[in-house]
Amino acid sequence: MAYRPTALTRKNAEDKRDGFLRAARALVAADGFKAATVAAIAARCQASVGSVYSYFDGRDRLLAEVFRSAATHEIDLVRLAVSDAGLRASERVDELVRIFSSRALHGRRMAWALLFEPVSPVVEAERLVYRRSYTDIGEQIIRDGLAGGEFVPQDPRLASSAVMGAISEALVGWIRPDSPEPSEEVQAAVIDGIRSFCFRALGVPATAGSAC
Amino acid sequence: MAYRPTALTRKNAEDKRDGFLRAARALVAADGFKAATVAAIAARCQASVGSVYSYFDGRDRLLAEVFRSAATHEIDLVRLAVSDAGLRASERVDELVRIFSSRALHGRRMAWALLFEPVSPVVEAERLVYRRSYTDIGEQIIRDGLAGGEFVPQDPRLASSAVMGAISEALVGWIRPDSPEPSEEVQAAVIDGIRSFCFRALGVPATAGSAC
DNA sequence: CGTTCTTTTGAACCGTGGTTCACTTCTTGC
DNA sequence: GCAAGAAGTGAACCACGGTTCAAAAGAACG
Repeated sequence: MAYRPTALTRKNAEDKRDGFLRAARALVAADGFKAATVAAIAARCQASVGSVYSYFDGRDRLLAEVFRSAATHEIDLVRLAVSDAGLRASERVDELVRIFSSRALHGRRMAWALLFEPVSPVVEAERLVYRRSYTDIGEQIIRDGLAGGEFVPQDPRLASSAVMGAISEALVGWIRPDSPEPSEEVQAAVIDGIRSFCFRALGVPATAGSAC
Repeated sequence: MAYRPTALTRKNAEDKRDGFLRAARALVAADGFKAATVAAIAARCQASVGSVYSYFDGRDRLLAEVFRSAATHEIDLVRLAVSDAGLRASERVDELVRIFSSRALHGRRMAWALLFEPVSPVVEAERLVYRRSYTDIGEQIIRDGLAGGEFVPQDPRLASSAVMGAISEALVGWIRPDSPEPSEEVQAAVIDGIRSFCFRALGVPATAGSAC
């Protein structure tokens, strides 16, 4: 008996693992998942390719973890903004649209990676739960709004999907990797347009009195 | 001088080229682009792998051509339905939603391939123009509807993107490769839900008198 | 220090599917 | 038939990045 893993050792291991995750995340944020090659991740940590494999089961798993942590962070922000009690359903939709859109427009590369970039099936599975989370959040808000008579009667699941699709598609032109960065004014206009679109779709009466 | 390409020869060559395209298209329709390997295409024509390369510059180009022809066909159907004079803008939106959705739901694999399946950048470029075509069609309808006072004032470009996004996202759950085929009733309900959603978003007054 | 176990290293390996090309097999016109 | 060139063949080739693993370096403890 001679060697024994110690507290420091374990701490170092955790730090190293975390370092790989951070490195991968940074690479994804800068140039998407395809830029996060095992070699690039290792290099960024001044480590060898092989060492990555003593902390992760493989590249896919590592990237799935990166995806999950980044996606969870985004979801949490939206959930927080949306769960504010004392907010009407339409205001919660407003929060959802605003937070989601402005974060996407400010972290364009990461947003594109999370929403659209083709990756391995393992990561794709994570994306499925990520998208579902948003749809679930939207669905709940719509149910609440329906119950409170704020929205026009409709299938909340379908409506939520459609809302998320509308948001994504309205944004995709602005966050596509080769597209130029939109100015703050344009961003504000886009977000406002999306919000109005969604409000109308859900049947929220126009703020300044409807054309009634 | 001895050999000379003749009319028959040229006809045969055209037929052969066409055969490769049809084979590839059938493979895509059955199992997506990833199933359309050069080997599979050649096999389906009882030809050799190499012969494919005497008719096409490479697999990407071949698939791009398949994409373009399939996509053009879809677009043409929509454009036809939508260009009917004497139709109100809202009716044209209705046609757009119906044709697009029902074709997607009936040719699910192909729809998924055209709309979502990750393929090479060359094909992705085709997809960009395909999506843009739909957005252009929608934008024109919305402009007309705006001019005729049928829709609530809004940015037609953004609205069209959002509409297409709403349709796609509402459908994607039903056309995903591993999802079960929805019954005709479900399909009808989905299409109807999408239509209502888009109508509300555009500001079309409800058919049976608004809540005014 | 020496022993023992852990961690790191990075060049070699591998799987996949598109692509090539020397060779064979037609096709045409004399 | 036969020469000349087109078309077809498919095994070998290649590119690419993830993955492995035997050897080297490092860490803990007596």
